[in-house]
Amino acid sequence: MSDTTATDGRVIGERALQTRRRILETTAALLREQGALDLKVMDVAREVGASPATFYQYFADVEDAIFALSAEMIEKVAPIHAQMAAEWTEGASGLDHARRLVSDYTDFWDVNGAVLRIMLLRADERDERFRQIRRNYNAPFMAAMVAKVRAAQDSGRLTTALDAEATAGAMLAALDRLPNYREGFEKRGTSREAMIETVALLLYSSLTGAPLS
Amino acid sequence: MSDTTATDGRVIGERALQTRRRILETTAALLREQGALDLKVMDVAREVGASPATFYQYFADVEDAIFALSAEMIEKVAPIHAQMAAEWTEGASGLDHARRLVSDYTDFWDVNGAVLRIMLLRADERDERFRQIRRNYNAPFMAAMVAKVRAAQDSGRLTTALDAEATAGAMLAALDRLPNYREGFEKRGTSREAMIETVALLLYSSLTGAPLS
DNA sequence: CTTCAGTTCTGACAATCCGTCAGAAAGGCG
DNA sequence: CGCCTTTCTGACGGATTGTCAGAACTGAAG
Repeated sequence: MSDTTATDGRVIGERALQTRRRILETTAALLREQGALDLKVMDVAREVGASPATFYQYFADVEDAIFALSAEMIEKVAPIHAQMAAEWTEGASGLDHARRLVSDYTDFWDVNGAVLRIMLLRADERDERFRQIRRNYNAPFMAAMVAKVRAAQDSGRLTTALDAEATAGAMLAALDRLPNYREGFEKRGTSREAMIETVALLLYSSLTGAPLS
Repeated sequence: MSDTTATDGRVIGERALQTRRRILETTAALLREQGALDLKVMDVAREVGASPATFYQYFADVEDAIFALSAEMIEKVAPIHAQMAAEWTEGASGLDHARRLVSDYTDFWDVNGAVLRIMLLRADERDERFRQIRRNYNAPFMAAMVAKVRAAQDSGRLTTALDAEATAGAMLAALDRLPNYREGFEKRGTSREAMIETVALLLYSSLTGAPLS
């Protein structure tokens, strides 16, 4: 069931798997270089050194290849989830854990941003396939943060005027968009470290009720 | 200088202006319906009821039309900027002002999201033209928020461990991404009002140092 | 080494889209 | 109505899309 298949449905062998992977890596590379809006099947095929027909053997179109890359993001981000889950269970030293999360996740965006942007775009554009991926991609982050908020609210440290899901979503939004602004920030004197420290503080404060003063 | 021109550079008259506008509106409508990735010049031309050649008289390609739509976002968002500038000068009743900003800006996203998403995408993908638009679009928000943060820091109500620009950016990120999650939130019981209240609280707290407990 | 069956890849094709002309249509003015 | 300017389009060469039938490759069996 988790076997990789061609567009005609047949399960593919070792050689085909390598071709499929070359196509995916090339798609990701071109996505980084030239963006998604005018990325053609022809571009990928030429770069791979294969016939366009080969591309269509594995993917319906470029978006379908980006979808496959998006699906892989779920596994790729798993270590960050795991780290977070491990650290956030104990109640202590939350700020350091927030710093690590923000730092690791910013690095993750620096590597995988080109794919993540299209995953979010297509999900925002209401494509159900991509929404499913986005949900699975976000769920562990959301669950961990929502739990933190609820715990802080239950113990009276954080106001119940905050909606737990919306609070988690707002922090995830910051994590997902700020890496895209880093270049502009650095041009105006805000270093990567300052950005990470700031987001970590905001995250920590929002999830625990710790004051920002 | 601010006259609208065709692709060959000539200044266009009344009839052509209307054609150009019909093309822009149609592009925006199709963008809402089917997203940006497979929006063809042909689709727009057919829907407008004109020859593709007419489209190319005004725009180099679909992305160029979206660029024009993005540029218009700057004027369209100006009332929100103005409202914010007017309210945020006085120091009082900040939370209500935050609520209004979040509510108005969420409405703005609901109407213009399809264009805003591509504007942000192309800027994130390092396209200088779109970056320029994004900068102008964001600048008033950023300026107002940065000023708030600095003022709160100067009066000792907000920790100087926060970078003012990064703080403003994080809040802007929440404003720009949360409308895209609203549908999912509502399915799980978080209403639009709860979302707005939450973001307003987070915004108010981050900009002023007001505690969340 | 040769044959053979299954797998993978590709050349070639019709259909569509791209982008550009020269010239047709529409509109205004004397 | 003629004339000029602006605007629009049919038609074209070129490129991309998506689909075949069959060619090339692979490994295993004889």
